[in-house]
Formats: sequence, structure tokens, C-alpha cells
Amino acid sequence: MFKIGDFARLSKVTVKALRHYESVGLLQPARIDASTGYRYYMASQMSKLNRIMALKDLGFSLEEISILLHADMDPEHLRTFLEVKHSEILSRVRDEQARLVRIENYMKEEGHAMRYDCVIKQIEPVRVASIRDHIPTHSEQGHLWQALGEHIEKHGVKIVPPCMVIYHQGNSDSSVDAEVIEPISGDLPETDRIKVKILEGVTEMACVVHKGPYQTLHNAYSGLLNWLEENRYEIAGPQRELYLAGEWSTADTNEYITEIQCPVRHA
Amino acid sequence: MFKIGDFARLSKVTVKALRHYESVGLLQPARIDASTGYRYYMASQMSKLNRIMALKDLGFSLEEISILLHADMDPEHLRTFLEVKHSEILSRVRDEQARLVRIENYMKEEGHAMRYDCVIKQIEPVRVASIRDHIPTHSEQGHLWQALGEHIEKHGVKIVPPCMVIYHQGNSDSSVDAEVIEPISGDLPETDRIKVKILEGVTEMACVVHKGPYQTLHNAYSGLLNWLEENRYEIAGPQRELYLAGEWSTADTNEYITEIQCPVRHA
DNA sequence: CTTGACTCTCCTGCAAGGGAAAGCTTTATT
DNA sequence: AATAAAGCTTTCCCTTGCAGGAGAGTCAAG
Repeated sequence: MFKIGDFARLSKVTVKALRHYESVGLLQPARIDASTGYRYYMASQMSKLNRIMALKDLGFSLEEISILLHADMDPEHLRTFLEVKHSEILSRVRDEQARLVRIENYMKEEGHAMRYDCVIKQIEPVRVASIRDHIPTHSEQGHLWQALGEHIEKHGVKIVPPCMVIYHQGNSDSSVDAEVIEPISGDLPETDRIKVKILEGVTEMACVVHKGPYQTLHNAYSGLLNWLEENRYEIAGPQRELYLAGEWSTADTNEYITEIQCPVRHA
Repeated sequence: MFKIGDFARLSKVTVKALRHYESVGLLQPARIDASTGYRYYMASQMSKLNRIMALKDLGFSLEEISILLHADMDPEHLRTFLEVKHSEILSRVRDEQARLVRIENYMKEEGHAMRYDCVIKQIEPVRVASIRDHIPTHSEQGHLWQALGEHIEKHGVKIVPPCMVIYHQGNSDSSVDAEVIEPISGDLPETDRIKVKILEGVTEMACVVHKGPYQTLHNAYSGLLNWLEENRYEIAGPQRELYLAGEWSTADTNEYITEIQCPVRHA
């Protein structure tokens, strides 16, 4: 019978760990002195502890090890566990490798005055009202917003910010195929121009936030495209612009906040 | 000014996370209503939050991000941080890849009746007394133990279990070059046969625990060697046998516990 | 005024222990 | 033999980055 410190020294496991293993029901001491609470272990428990360490080395959590030991190692069961753990680790490795690439690219970008931080997010579906039309240039959207806003207000439906624009792939000419969009909370009748629909969710959306006037928005776009290329993503749909702060909320164009979102797919 | 729920929806961050970021001083709300405690955020805080998400994506902890943001991104400092994080992740990736190999090998071994769980540990140096001699067979160690034990007892020095044997590479013949060892806690004079020294530590020691009589110890050896081969380790020194439970502690040879330790190096 | 949708603070939990303060044993000294 | 000092052990709270939930207060609409 060894006291916990001796057993820890023999097994090269810390005393803390041994106590922890007891508390989660993984390895009970052979005896616990009723009056002092001192834990006593037997040499024969070394094999079990050794197996625990081996399974821990394989990446199992204490809880999983507990299951494996209690289930008495049914070979079928064990194999399944191993396979699951293997694929789990494999995907972790891939994630971390992608992270390494991102860090490397982040270091390259270092010198740039304005850094654009790109993030992948998941976007949920939203109910929206929209008008889609071809307009000559990006800046001539005013009339679309006005028509959309009036229609919504007329029916007393609430707008759920932010408003946004989706730029569809204009199939050739210099005009812009834009869809101006207001997320809404209630029901709204459609017209021939105004459509009501569910804007579908996107599982992988690359996002950057731009602060400042719209004239400098192209910097954010180039930052985003750069990031996509370096991290080997490819564009998987039309991009969106979300207007988080604009002329309705501030007078200073330097305070405008716009988010660019682009659906992507890992190449 | 957005309430926390709206800001969370816009930024695709959970409300819980926003509150957490405030509590660790990472992102203060633009305003907190003094009477209700409600948090209000401004659109312009989206950029900062976006940067936080980007840094989190790179693998930084919230505390590290906090430092990076407060230090105002001194480029020199930033680069150091990135490099440190990069090498940190790189070593994690290597670890996980080695783990994948171990799992694959573990699956191969599945059928074996008695599985030996091999673990790599670090072994600290210990002060020991020892006798080294050539003996005809492994089992004829009795007289060495006796001589060693008597000498130690005569000087009233305490033995710190476990006792062990190191098997040196006998340079050819059939005799065994064995060193029987007792770790001791005090000072002890040497004799011509008995040496006192520091048994050096080993940073990578492959260990298996064997339960049962010494006659079946070879199974543990073959399990260990197998494991070494499959996980591409090579032997880097003479192996040790640690006697954790033996005839002095139990009458049943099936209860003997022996640990085999072998210094290794990753090939 | 009520209802429902928010929000607040505070608590617990997760993995695998680390650290601190207090109690138990054993040894060393007087 | 008594006591003091050293070393061991115990329990309880802390760590990351939030998630989940309880219970209470707040806000906007009908």
C-alpha cells in the first residue's frame, strides 16, 4: 500500500491527477483511511493507471476512458471509438493547418495601412422585401430605396435592420444588377416590382467590415478578395453589402459602417 | 445605438459572448444605462468586434487579443505574437499527427489477447546504490540483491522504492550484464563492488507495466518492441526493469507488478 | 393593464488539473 | 519523553470561453 505521493512518484503521474481521477470515478484508491481521509494505492493498480495514460495519449477524454474501461473493452465498441476519435483528430489537424496558413498570410499583409479583418460566419435565413433592377451605376440606388420604403411603411410593417444590397452577376454590360433589400418582421403583399421572400442562409460567408465613406469601399473589396485567394476560398454566390451605419444615423461619412459579405466555398 | 440583442444579431456573435467580452475588458458597450443596466452598442464598434473575431480565428485567446488591441498593434510586437502563435500551433499539429499514427497502430493490435499499453514518460534523475556484474542467467540475481541490501542496511540508509535492474548490452557472450539498483535517500560509502551515483534522467522513456510472474515478462517486451517499431521510435539506451510488487509484498506470483522502461528517441 | 419579448445579474458546468490554506505524520532536537 | 520542524495530505476555489438556466426587472404593443 502506497500513500498517494509515493504512488504518484512511481507512476509519474501528479498527485493532483490521481485525486482528479478518483473524483471522476476513473481510479478508486484501494483504501481510504476513514479518520484522516488519506488515500492508499496498491501496486496492482499500476496496470490500470498505465492503460489510462495510454488512452489519454491517444486523445481520449477522461469521460471516454471511463466508458471504455467500464464497458470492459468490447472489441467492437472499442474499434468504433477509435475510428470516431481518429476522424475527430483528423479534422482538428486540418483546421489547425488552415489556421497556420491564415497566420502566415496575416504576417504578409503586415505593412498595409488599413488592414481588413476577414472572418467566416454562418448566416441564417431572413424574411425580406426587395426590389431587383438594373441601374447604371452603384450610386444611383435612391429611387429603389424610396419605392421599397414607401411600400413597407404603407402597410405598417416593421423593418429589421440592417438593410442591404445584393449585387448579382450582371451578365455582361456595364449596368449593375442590384437587389435592394429590407428585412421585415410581418406579412406584406407583393407588387410587380416588390417581392417578399426568404433570403436563404449561407453556411460559409466571408465577411469584412468597412468604416468610412462609400468611395473607399473598394479597399475592403480588394482586401477581401486577397484574403480569399490566399486562404484558397472561392466565391460561391453574389455578394451582399450590409449598411450598418449611414446617412440616416450619422452626418459624418467617416463614421459610415458597411459590411461586405461574400458566400464562399473552400477550394 | 443598438441593444445587445440587435448588435448580436448584426454581428452574428451571441449575447452571452458580448457580455463576456465586456467582463474581460475586451469590448465595452458604447453606453450603459445607469438605471436599468442595459448595454447599448454603436455600429462603429463592429470593426473592433470584427477584428476580435479575426484574431480569435487565428487562434489567439481573449487575453492575448486584449493585449494586442490595447498595445495598439505595434507592428513589431504583433509580428512576434504571430510567430509565437504560429510555432505553438505547428507543434500542436505535429503532436496530433503523431497521435493519429498511434491510433492507427492501436487498431491493428486489436486482436491480441493481452494488450500492453505503452506510454512515453519523462524520468527524473535519482540517487542510487548499485552493483553491476555479469551473471549467467536473468534469474540468478539473488546474491547481488543480498549484498546490496546488507550494505545499505548496515549504514542505516533508507531505500526509496522501487528497486530496479538495468540490463546493459552484454558485448557478446551468453552471460548477462546486469546492474541491480536501490534508490536511496541518504549518503552511503562506496565499496569496490557497490557504487553510489546519480542515475541520470531520461526525457523520453517508453514504459509498459506487466502484471504476473516473471516467466511471462517476455510478452511485455515483445509488446513494447512492437509499439516502438510501429510508432517509429528507436532504442536510445539500456532498458530498466522496475519491481513494483514482488515476493516481498505478495505470495501470489500472478500479482507481481513489473514495469519495463526503455529510453527511446524519435526516429 | 397585460402580454410577450427583451434584458439584467448570479450560478453552475465543461477538462484537467494548479495554487493556497489548513490538518496529519514522521523525524529531529532538546 | 516532549516538542518543534519538515514534509505530507486534505479540501476548496481558480483557470478558458463561453453555454444554459433561474429569478427578477424593463420595454413596446395591443
